[in-house]
Amino acid sequence: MVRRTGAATREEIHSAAARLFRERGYSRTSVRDIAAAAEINPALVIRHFGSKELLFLDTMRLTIDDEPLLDVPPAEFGERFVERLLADDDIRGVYLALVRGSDEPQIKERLQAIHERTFVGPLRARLAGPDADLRARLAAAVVGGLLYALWVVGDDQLVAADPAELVVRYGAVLQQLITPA
Amino acid sequence: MVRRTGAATREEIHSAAARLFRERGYSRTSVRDIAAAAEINPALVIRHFGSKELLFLDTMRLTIDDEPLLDVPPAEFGERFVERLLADDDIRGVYLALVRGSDEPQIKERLQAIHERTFVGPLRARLAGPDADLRARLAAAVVGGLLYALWVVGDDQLVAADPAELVVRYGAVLQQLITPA
DNA sequence: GTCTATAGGGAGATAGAC
DNA sequence: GTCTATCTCCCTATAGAC
Repeated sequence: MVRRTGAATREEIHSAAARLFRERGYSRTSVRDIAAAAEINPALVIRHFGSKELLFLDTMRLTIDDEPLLDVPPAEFGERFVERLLADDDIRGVYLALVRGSDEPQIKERLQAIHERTFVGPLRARLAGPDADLRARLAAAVVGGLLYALWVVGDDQLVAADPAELVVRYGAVLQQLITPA
Repeated sequence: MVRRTGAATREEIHSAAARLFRERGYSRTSVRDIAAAAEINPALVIRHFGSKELLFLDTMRLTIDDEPLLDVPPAEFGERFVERLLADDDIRGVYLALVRGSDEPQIKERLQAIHERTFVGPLRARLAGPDADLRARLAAAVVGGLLYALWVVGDDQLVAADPAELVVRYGAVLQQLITPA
């Protein structure tokens, strides 16, 4: 194998860690596991990222592409939002890992930040009125509930259901919340 | 102090463990912590319950009182269900601990069982039609979303909101899902 | 930049005296 | 039934050679 540069090693560690944290969660993934998957030495993991927790937080980022949602007609927003959530593989892994690791204060903070930016923010941008903030937060709770049921609980019937049907039904629930009463 | 009998010691261990697991979660609560809180020896924890995981599962039970929901008029069911969830302190602690511990397979199984019995079951009992099961599962996801936003994420604005308003607004969302379209 | 070797701590669980 | 003492394992993180 070609000798790796420091940057390449760092990238391999990051990539292996991102995968393992998503699959097994924070507490069940050890620094040794990451090193083995990246085929490097455990000491390098710490040298490059400082600590296991810093590495974890570094892998738990979501870059949501908001563009497709900007042009959606207001009446279709609920469905399109649910559709996007189910289509994005990264959301599943990141949310699962953050939720399960959230008894660590720093991880809970990150979960709050991502919940706010990824769910509450886009929903509130679609709302008006004096109680827009509260309604956006309730809608974000509904959104989180779908991810919770599918990926945290792992409701087999929902996982096996036709995604298109979930989009239609669950999108309608969301739509009710963002449509002015 | 009066010398405790075996049964009393077992009860003290169980009580201390139930409290600590609800407050700190599974992975951040050690057998030694439980023993210290119960003012007994760490060896007794294992002797009485076999292992930390078995003790955890023994403390993670929910005894939901279904009675008050049986007589609720169908049109009010959504609100009354949400009201009951928010009023029950035990639900918060049990769900938080189970969700956060759910990367352990046995804990995830318990979460599935409680989700099924506590949320899906009562909701499905209120539904009819060919797709009653799917609609009940979507409604259960919505229910779980409220707990998720309040207790897992800890959305400060929702936690600080007037519970009565949450009952009205979120209950309406739930009601839409259990009312035949 | 990468490695070997190990420090240093904490965990769950057990053996056996009383 | 309860205790003291300890075993064994695995963890994160570090020191220092190359």
